[in-house]
Amino acid sequence: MLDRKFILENADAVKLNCKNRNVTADVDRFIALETERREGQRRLEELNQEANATAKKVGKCTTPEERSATIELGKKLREQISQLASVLKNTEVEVDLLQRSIPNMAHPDAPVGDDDTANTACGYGKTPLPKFDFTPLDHVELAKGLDLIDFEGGARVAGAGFYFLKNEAVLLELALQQYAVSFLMKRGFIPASTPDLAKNEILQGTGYIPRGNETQIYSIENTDLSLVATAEITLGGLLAGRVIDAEELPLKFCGTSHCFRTEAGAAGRASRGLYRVHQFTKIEMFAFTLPEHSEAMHSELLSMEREIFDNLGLPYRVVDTATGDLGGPAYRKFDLEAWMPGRGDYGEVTSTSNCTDYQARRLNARYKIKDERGTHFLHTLNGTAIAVSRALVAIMENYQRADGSIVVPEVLRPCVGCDLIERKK
RNA sequence: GGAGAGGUGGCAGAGUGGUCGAAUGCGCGGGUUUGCUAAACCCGUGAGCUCGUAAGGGUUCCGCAGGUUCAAAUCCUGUCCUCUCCGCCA
Repeated sequence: MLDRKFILENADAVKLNCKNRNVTADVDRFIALETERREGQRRLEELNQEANATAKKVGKCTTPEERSATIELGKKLREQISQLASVLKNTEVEVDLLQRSIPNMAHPDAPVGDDDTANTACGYGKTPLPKFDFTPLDHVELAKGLDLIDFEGGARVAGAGFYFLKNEAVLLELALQQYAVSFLMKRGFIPASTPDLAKNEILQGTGYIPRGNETQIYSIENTDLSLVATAEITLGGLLAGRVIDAEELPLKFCGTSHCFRTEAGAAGRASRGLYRVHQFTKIEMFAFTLPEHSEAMHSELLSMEREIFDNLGLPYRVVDTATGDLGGPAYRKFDLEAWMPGRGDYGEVTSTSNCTDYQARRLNARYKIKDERGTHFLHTLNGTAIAVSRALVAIMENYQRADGSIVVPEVLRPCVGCDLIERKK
């Protein structure tokens, strides 16, 4: 969330930003309530001061009359305090809700527009688009021929949107993870295998809404736990409520987790096969930085993604996400969209966001500079290294051959153990 | 899952109703002393919000959330976490 004082002092910019981001947030009501809350808070502190002074006096009273009169005064003050405090608490709850509904400010260079049609392509990968002298199949058909994915089995066991990977697809999944983790480890990222469940307060801190009609999140009945939608949640939560030394920054993690998404309201969108599923495995990058370093870190995360997909030999374009498509926490966001011959279009395979201090403020993740007073909010960034399901779509479709076999990308061969996935005789 | 013990400042560790934002030690910062370093000694040293140009003041915070009381680190309830022992288990 944004800093309250910042919103009060920059009301017009905040309102314009809401409009650009296509977010409805009642900034005016926030300002009115927050002003009221501050006033009330001040009065409460005055009353507290009086009550504290009164309580201290009791011990020093010399006569019983003086003593009981002082106690009476203390009682009255406490009554006033509890009355005011309960009013203030209600205001606080509403102010907090409004504050959370206001999105992060957007990078001045982010394209302005209402939705993803305003996104702009700002780069392409090294691999050229494949040229087929046959009609390419999509990954669902390819998988069928090679017995790589069992969608029917997944549906029987867990419902539509679940699947079994089989045979070489399992090796590909392992190889992709192995490749991404060792790639990032060599570049200073700390590998972490993270919990697949997290407390709802952590979900909220990272900007996810655990319950409600529109939620993307599966929650566990009778607990305050949810299945994570990404390791961004667990890695961001790692520093929630903590203060770390500035010398330790930047902190770069690559976390592996399973990701669970209800995909509520996503029916009808491009969602065939593995593209939009309820569960997948993902290697996620996450960084904590000083404010002045977050833009450079954002470039670094993007270049990690580009290198990985270049090394996998997959054609892609880089998309600069428009303000209306940024979501709540991102200051700026770049997506990699890989070419997917089966649908004859690009499809999102990674996404990297600079959330500046927006996420950290919610999480209360701070840093401290040695020998300086006070603390400051960290900047947080995240980026997909490999989302296995979507990477599989791109690999299968780009590396297919006329006979329905699939060439294994060179960098994955050591781990997969073969060059070609072909129909069993 | 059962039985105990405990969660206090950067760390260790006192504190069982008012004089406690909290002893003491370590660490850290500054200073005195001093060929240099060390030692010794002295001073300082948590965070949030808020008022103030500042100096400084107010307020909140002793895992978290409630409760009792004029007054809570201290008493009560719930909850989370950690440790030890037992049971179960990959």
